[in-house]
Amino acid sequence: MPELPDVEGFRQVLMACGRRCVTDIEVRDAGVLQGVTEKRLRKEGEGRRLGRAWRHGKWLFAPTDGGPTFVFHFGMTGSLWCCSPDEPFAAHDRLVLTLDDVCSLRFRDQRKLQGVQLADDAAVDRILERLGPDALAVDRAELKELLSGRRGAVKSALMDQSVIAGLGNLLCDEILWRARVAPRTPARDLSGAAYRRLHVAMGRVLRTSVSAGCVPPRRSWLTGRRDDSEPLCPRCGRPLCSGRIAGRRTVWCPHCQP
DNA sequence: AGCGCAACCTGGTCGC
DNA sequence: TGCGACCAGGTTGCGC
Repeated sequence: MPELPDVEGFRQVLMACGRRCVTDIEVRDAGVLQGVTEKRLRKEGEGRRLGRAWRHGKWLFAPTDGGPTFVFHFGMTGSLWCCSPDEPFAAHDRLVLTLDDVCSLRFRDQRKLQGVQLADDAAVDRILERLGPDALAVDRAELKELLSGRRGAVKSALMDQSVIAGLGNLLCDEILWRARVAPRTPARDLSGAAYRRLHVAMGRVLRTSVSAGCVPPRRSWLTGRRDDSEPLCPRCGRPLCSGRIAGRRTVWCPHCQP
């Protein structure tokens, strides 16, 4: 589920907590800890004051003053919540940071496909060096530069976090549909006009989705139709196609995306 | 270089 | 009601 817009929403959750101190860490399921034990997480994390949270692609970083950074990745089912410490736990609340004894920051995740790390600066750098530029920061020339050397399907390239960070399956389908680009087109075969449309679509889809906190399932968007039993294109009304590209379910309109 | 696939996990749905 | 098969918006690592 969580793509760039969702993770940006989780960053806002963190920002709303402010620069509070981590007074307690409760590991309710150690299965979400990555590369850190509960013992070390508590030893190095408790007592730290949170700094300004930042995001790159689908990764969320919560640095602490003079200490390590809490690093969150939400996989397909993760989310971040802030509530009163009195609030009953949800079934999949895996990690709880209590902030100044007044906020309860909860990492919730059904499937535990990714999780939480505690990283020093070098470890943060190692994460970043595997990632391409954040999708929100890519301009038109850079988009073309990143993709145009690729022989593979444009959707595969857009999905590849080491090329551009932040786009997931829904966003890619939505952007390609808006730009009228067929998902299997080899990236290097795209025209300059197609790259222009792709960049415009990426910007618009991202900005709207960030405002909504997710890729909105509007009926006027592809995303709002893809789970229909017999989905129709919101633009031309013809049936949508569904198939597998890069191992992921892909929905497109064969008429609008020739 | 880039694709397909399995693996990591859990839970919902569908057909029998 | 139960059970297996299959599916789901993510990432990694492997083989080809």
